[in-house]
Amino acid sequence: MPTGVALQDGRGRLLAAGERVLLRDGPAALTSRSVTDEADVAKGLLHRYFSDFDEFLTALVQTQTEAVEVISTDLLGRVGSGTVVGNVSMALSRIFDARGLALVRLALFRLDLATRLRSEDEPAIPILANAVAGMEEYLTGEQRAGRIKVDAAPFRLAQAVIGTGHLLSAGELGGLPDKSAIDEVVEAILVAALNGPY
Amino acid sequence: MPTGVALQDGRGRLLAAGERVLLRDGPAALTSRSVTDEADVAKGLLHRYFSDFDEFLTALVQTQTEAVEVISTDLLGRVGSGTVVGNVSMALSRIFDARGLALVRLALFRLDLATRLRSEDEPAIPILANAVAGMEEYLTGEQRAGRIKVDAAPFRLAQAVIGTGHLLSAGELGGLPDKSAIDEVVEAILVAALNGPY
Amino acid sequence: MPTGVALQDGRGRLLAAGERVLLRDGPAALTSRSVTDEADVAKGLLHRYFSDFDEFLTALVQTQTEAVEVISTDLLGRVGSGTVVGNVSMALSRIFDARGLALVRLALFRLDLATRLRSEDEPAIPILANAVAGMEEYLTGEQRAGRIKVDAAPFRLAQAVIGTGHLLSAGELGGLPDKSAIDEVVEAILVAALNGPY
Amino acid sequence: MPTGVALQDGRGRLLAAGERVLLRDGPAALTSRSVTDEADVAKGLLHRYFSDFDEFLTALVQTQTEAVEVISTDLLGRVGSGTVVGNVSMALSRIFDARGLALVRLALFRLDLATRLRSEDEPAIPILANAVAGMEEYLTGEQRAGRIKVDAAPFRLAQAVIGTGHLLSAGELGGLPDKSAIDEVVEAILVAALNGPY
DNA sequence: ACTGGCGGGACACCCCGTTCCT
DNA sequence: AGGAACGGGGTGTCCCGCCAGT
Repeated sequence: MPTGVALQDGRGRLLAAGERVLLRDGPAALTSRSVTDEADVAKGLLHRYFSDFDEFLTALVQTQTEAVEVISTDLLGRVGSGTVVGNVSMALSRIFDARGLALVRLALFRLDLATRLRSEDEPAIPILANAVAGMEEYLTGEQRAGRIKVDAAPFRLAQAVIGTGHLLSAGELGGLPDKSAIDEVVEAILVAALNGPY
Repeated sequence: MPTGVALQDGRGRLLAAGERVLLRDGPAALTSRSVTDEADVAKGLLHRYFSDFDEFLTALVQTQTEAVEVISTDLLGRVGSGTVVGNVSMALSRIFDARGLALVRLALFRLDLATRLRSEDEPAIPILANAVAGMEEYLTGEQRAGRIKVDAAPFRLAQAVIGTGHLLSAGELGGLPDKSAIDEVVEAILVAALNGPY
Repeated sequence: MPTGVALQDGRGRLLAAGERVLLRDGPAALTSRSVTDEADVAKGLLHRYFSDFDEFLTALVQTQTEAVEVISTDLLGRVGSGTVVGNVSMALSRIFDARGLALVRLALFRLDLATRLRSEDEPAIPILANAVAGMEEYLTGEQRAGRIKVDAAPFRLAQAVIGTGHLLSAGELGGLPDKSAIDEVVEAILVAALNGPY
Repeated sequence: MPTGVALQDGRGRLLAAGERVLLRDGPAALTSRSVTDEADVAKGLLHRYFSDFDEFLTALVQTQTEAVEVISTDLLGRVGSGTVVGNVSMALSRIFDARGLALVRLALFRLDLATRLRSEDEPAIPILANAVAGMEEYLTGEQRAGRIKVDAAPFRLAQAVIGTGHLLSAGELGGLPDKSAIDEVVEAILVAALNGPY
């Protein structure tokens, strides 16, 4: 039945519904109908906010890109506090949670979606590229703070940490890796670059 | 791309066609139609050699799994020779070439395919899990050979190396990373574990 | 935004808008949306004046039925004056003008609308049936006036004249037939029934 | 279940199914689905034979146009035999049977279909225009045969006869007109043009 | 009283995996 | 082996009727 009342943040409701479908039923179940059904809105509403279903998917991926930026900002704020391994490990857990992982998989499968996000930039996979950039920034910060050696290569370390974090999360089908596994592998990567027991 | 498999048999022709489609148009374009069209055979032929389209995809992934085993065997044969970084870097280049990368993406999107490959084992992503296993074996070999420290964790290092290698390859859409980038990041990961300048 | 001011004759505005759409874009383009858009009023307004969109269409057809009655009355008033052919020809031009023709087409496609107009009567196409009835009445009048032979069949002649008039108008898509064509065909039909050169 | 067997005259089966739907459920029920369901074929088959659903409708109208040509040929063959009124009346009954009438209504409602049928010709309603042409040809034949007066206007008579025939058939919603009604009206139209009691 | 957003249903068109007759 | 057909599903689009607001 029609409500007669304008929806509050229809765009957000649709994206949230898309996430729920993605998590519950997997990327193959992401259809325009399943999204509007899940959001409990009319079919046509999706096309009010998104010209295309692909544009919706792009926006969905974009939400994780933005989430990664938030995580990166948080991470940058922890420069000098806690331990480097702990900070990195925590960031990986947040980036590659079930939702993030699902969206990375979506981005990897639908490579063409990336071209909608970045118009003229260099090609890159949305979420992963941003995660690497944020991680590099943090490691550079730690380098300045003296907790990472000056001859270390933050960009390469960032690639290693993000790539490994992704693999760890994606490699386990039944669930996400436990914290100790992430800690161990992060430490293995960073140990040579650390200035002391951080 | 010569696979070494005779192209006379329909099965091989179909798999080769699948690879070409995957490389040219991406995993989303892999359909039974696009494969049979690319192979220039009738649609029904695919079902003569594979009970299912999913079985075809599984077989496609399996080809790379086998390739990874070959690479792993080669890598194991290089224990003690060359440099560790060079050996690992070379293996990564071979595993994550354009074809391998495309198949990993396919395996990541279609996680359910893994259940066709491994019957009762623990869940894992086919190609990546095998690559990690092979890499761990090699690193353990180097550890025994004394080129990697005894207190290093070969399994964690293998995860880091493979995960990073995958990210490096997948992150660049326009092409594969150059060798120096791989060398750098492998060195960054392994430097702490190396016994000397290998 | 609500204006707070009551529309003057919203019903009439909607019907007029419906006619314009019908003339400009044809019967297939007559939708509740196109009507309210054309009338520049809210979609809901139509529902205030008409319980149904079909009721709106019925009312639209009814306007022409009423127009036909006016034409028939005028025609009846011309019994004995002018020429029979001229009178009939003039009536046809008025009945099957662009608007009338469009409404006839609508009535022909939506035959079910007739059941809304006539409750218990015998089935008939609204506008055409009325036009035939009016024409029969006129011809009967002329028969009494002596300008049409006593052995002529006014009902059959009326059917012939109206049917032919409709065909002439409907057959030309680019525009209405010119007066001489109507005159010619009316004369061809009536010549045998005429008592002398009327 | 797929049959694997090529359909015999799939095009014809679809058109026949379209006619059945049109007759049974009316023009509004003519959808691509109802046609393929009625034909008991797959949905996609319609698009194998017709690029568009409108093209299907056009072809449907075309079938009646062709039927009219057959009737016209038959009619022309009857020049000089039987009676003119009987010949014309019979032709009208055949042209405006239930199926023909439904297709005329379709053509009147979807005027744009005509533009698919005739590319550069003068605008005209497909079936009716052809019927008039055929009728004119027949009446001209009778004129040459001496059964219609030399000063009669075959084209105008044809228009009158076809237009009236259409009205008679369309005017009765419950069923087609009986033969005597058609005879009467045809005689009323033609009586002045006949050379003697034909 | 009028507005306009929304629900729900249907439609055309398209594509996919699959079957099976020729 | 070839390829026509099948059934299911998905997208984008339209349309009608409803109704909470203003």
